[in-house]
Amino acid sequence: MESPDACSTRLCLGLGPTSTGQSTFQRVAPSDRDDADHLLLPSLSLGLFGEATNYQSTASIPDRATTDKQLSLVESTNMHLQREVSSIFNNSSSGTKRSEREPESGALEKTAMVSGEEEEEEDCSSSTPRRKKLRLSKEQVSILEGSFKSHTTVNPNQKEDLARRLCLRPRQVEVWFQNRRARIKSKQTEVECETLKRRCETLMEENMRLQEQVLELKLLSTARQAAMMPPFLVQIQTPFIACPSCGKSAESGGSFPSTTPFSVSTPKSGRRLSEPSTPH
DNA sequence: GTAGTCAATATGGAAT
DNA sequence: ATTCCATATTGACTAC
Repeated sequence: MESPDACSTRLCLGLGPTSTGQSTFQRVAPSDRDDADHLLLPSLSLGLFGEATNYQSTASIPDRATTDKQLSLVESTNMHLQREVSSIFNNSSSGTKRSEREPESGALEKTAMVSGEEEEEEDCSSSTPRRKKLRLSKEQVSILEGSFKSHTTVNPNQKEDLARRLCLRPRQVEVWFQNRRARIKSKQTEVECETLKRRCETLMEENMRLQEQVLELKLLSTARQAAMMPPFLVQIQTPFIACPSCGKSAESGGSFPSTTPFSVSTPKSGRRLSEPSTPH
């Protein structure tokens, strides 16, 4: 907030840590990693995001450079090979165990290489096999996305099932879902942050405007008191507000709005200052 | 060269 | 103790 008086009109937007005290910002860019920790989510929750925003923003998978016919041909061949490899693996593995997380052999890392990559020969002579970039095929991603839309987490059965269908390891399915949830959260946070920023700006403007109004009114009030006004107007402390038709009084500062047709008159004289347009 | 993306890995906390 | 999940980070890759 720019001015310490900014809250005098009770239009304040608090920006601070979340109730959990945990920063929910994801890193935006690698260069921002070190700075991200002190960024805190504004404490105002607007609840603008429904399920619909969850998936669509990130649902489009970046297109591979040239998705030509060759690619699909290679992919189908690749899928066939993957099935073989996967079936061998599945036969030797027993479900989702902790041991799954251990680094896999280089051969299995190649399960879903895109065209070109899969033709690269693994350097077997190298004692430290470098991690190869694995890309899930369009078909695999599509199926995973479809599954994700119906449930954002997978139980062991679903995981096994998907792994079988996609010729992946269950661990890969699990990781995909984890990363997918992280991506959604990151996107959501980004959108949320933008919305809050805009809301904050709007409230700041409104706050400033109201402060100006308050100032104007104060000046006006001071000017009136300073001026030599007729005693019956100057001495009004608690205006006596009367219904023009029946003459009954109403509480000053009461329930009717400032645009009320009631007139304000002095308690002593009871004289109307203006004629009402409509009685109540 | 570099920023961005994404699969994979590491780690810690919660739940069982 | 084990499993699951969130989160941070790494490393390969792509697009510009």
